[in-house]
Amino acid sequence: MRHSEVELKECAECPIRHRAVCARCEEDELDLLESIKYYRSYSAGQTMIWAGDRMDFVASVVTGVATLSQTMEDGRTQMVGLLLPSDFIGRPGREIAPYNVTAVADITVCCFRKRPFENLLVTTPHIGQRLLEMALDELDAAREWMLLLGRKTAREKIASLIAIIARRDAELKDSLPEGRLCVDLPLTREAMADYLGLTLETVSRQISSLKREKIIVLEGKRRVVIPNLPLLMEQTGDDSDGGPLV
Amino acid sequence: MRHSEVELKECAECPIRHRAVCARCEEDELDLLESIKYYRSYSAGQTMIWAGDRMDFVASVVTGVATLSQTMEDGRTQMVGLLLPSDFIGRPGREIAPYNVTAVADITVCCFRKRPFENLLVTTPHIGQRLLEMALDELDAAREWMLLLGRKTAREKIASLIAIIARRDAELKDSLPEGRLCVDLPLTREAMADYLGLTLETVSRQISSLKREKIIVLEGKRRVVIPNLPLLMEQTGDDSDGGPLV
DNA sequence: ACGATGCCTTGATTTCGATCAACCCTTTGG
DNA sequence: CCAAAGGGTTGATCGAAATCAAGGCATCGT
Repeated sequence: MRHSEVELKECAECPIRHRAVCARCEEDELDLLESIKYYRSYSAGQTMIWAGDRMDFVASVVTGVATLSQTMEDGRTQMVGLLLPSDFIGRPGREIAPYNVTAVADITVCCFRKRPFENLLVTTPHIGQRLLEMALDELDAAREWMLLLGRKTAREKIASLIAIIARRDAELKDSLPEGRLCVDLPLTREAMADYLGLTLETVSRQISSLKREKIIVLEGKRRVVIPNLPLLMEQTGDDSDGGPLV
Repeated sequence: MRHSEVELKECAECPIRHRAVCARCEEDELDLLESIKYYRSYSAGQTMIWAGDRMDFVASVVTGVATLSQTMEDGRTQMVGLLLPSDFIGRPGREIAPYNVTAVADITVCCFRKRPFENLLVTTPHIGQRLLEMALDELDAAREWMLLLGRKTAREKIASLIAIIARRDAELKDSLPEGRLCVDLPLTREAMADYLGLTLETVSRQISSLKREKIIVLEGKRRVVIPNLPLLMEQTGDDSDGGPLV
């Protein structure tokens, strides 16, 4: 499991310093976190945590992508979250992991053992406050996803997924979504299907259909060019005016 | 809008004292909340808050039931939450309500104006801690629901809904689910459909089918008797062993 | 160099739940 | 007393997505 070990040491230079659970920390609070943190890396495809496992750490994604998923005993699976840089893994006060966490791209996470972290949570209000904010944002995202899963058509689901990744991509780069933009889908067709509550065949067909209608252009299998964002947005079924405020 | 105004005054006697956002508060913290709280009531069917409205208060459900829902412009709607006694409405740090909140039974809520509450959140860590806990629980519930919406069949959805209401009902009364138990569905067939991502006809058919197979017994339209809980659980598609740990 | 594997696409067919439609029962109100 | 409205059930038909099936195109390891 050798990796191109990126040398990460100083929180001050951390790429997620201002978005992760530590975002609101002052210098002295950050020192406390710095003293107990440690890094881990996983390669694409590896399962980081199995549902039912005992969890003795929590973590922030520093680089890479992971998914949160549930599986029924007959194999049906549903992704319930997409973890990107700055997202938080684990839950203070919970022993057992409720979901599988799988790296879909090589990933590096910044870990804290659970006990010390829980102690900090009590003594360092800025961490708890930020965690609350992040949990509420995730709750909003989960609820937006419930509408998608419960009521959208296959075509709307695909358009929504591309639009959401495009939007989130854009805000990571702090660039406003312009006329023409380009998105890397970090997921296989099967992973998309598991995220959208579809089969991989339906995902493939709908992507082909959007391509045929020139709403998206494929560069290879994973890269999507969106020549006309508003046109794509029309296919999502969402309110045209600004869309959901998440 | 006259109501059988239940006289609620003292937090100490409040039915949700130990489950709501105030659960962890000490006496002195409770006094602060008590001094700024006020009650509101709504009758069944009333919309309490419209998506897009400015929200200048947050609240806890004291008695009754409400739903959280999203609607697409063509009328498709998806419920994204069911609010029962002790559940929290609103989000500190958010101006605009993202969902409709509708009373499905007569409801009384304990309100706090947003600003004073946000101040307490900073000065009174026990409130923030409890709110974090509740947000994480809701996140778990939302994710369990995502699996249901994305991957379960109509029959499994209905069985899951009944099982979840039964379980939650039982834990409100602190009685372990025994052999034979009885559940009041607080929802119309249409509301169930909006919760489960189905049509009301499908809901009706699946309930009839479970009835025909003696897995449930109806007393009137809204009351369900479950003669054999494990048998019902088998129909939910969930892991038999204990089920989801929420 | 080659077969194996993983990922993707496309076609044919089936199926589950949506849709369209009729009707029942209860409550409500003039 | 009756009409209207709201909620529920059931039947017939339709259609979107699932399922079953075949094949394409890279990459990989030997």
